[in-house]
Amino acid sequence: MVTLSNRKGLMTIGQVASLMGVASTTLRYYERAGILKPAGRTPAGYRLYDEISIRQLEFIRSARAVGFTLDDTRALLRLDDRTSCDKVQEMIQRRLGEVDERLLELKRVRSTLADTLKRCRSSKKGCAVLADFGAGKPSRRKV
Amino acid sequence: MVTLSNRKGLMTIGQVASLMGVASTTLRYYERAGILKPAGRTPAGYRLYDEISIRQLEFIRSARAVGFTLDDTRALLRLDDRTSCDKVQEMIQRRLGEVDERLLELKRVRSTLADTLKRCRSSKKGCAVLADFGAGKPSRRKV
DNA sequence: ATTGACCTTTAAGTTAAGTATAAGGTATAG
DNA sequence: CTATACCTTATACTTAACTTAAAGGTCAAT
Repeated sequence: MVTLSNRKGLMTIGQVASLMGVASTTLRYYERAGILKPAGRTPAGYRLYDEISIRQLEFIRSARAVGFTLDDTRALLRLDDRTSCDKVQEMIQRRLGEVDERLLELKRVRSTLADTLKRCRSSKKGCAVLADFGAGKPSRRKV
Repeated sequence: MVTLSNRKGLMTIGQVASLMGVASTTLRYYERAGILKPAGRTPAGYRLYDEISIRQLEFIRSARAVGFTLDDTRALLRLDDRTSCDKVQEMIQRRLGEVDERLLELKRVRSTLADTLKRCRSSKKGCAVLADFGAGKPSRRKV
């Protein structure tokens, strides 16, 4: 059974949706939001997606998962030919800065959790550990 | 001028707000949402926050910044004495898993960006680089 | 004792990011 | 040729996380 699209690696919205674990409606929403447009359409108007769409979708989902808004994500993606090379580099630099900041925050959260876990494990008398959960930088005096 | 609170390291909502760069209304909202309650109140009902509140607020903001919902964040914080030690450890483990996954996604986003930047820099003839933005794992065939 | 900056509560409004619903067209299997 | 599983659009609804607005109480200084 040869469906609409699977000649030439093109996929319908439903195929992309189930492959990538997002709702078809979300993909339509992404198109409306100007963030991911299909590679083309069938004569009947069915959306068709290709490999590039898939990679972009992966990027979008990752960016979303780590806390970027769709607006941010659009900006991350829309570094297109209209943008001058200098401008592009500048934008990417700025975004890299943001990402690195986010990495730091995430590591901070991680170490707080790991720390709590360690204290929890080492405490003999129950988990009296957690009253002051969030302590991770103990040398903090005089706000 | 000795304000309401700064005896004993307690701070009013506005002081916390300006110190931490969040709106006072957000702090009230956090209390309503059961995610951060003040250390106490003045006789007149003013909220008072202490060092622990501050550390928790830092944690909350970090968690939010990296994409955890307030619900997630509440769960991350509310590992309290009612929770058995085993249960606590299990929860933290699960959360650590989530955090690590998020770290991976973030690194993926980062490397896509860095990659794009590098290609952009090395391309002599303008930025023709970006048509297939999102390519970062070039050895991907046959979805 | 009044001013002005702060605090209180309750309730309503906003924005982002989807989800759902309705009414209908299309492709393929039997 | 019809069932059914998928697709289309347009519009409306939902949820999370704040934000704003309204009406009023409190505190330190003048």
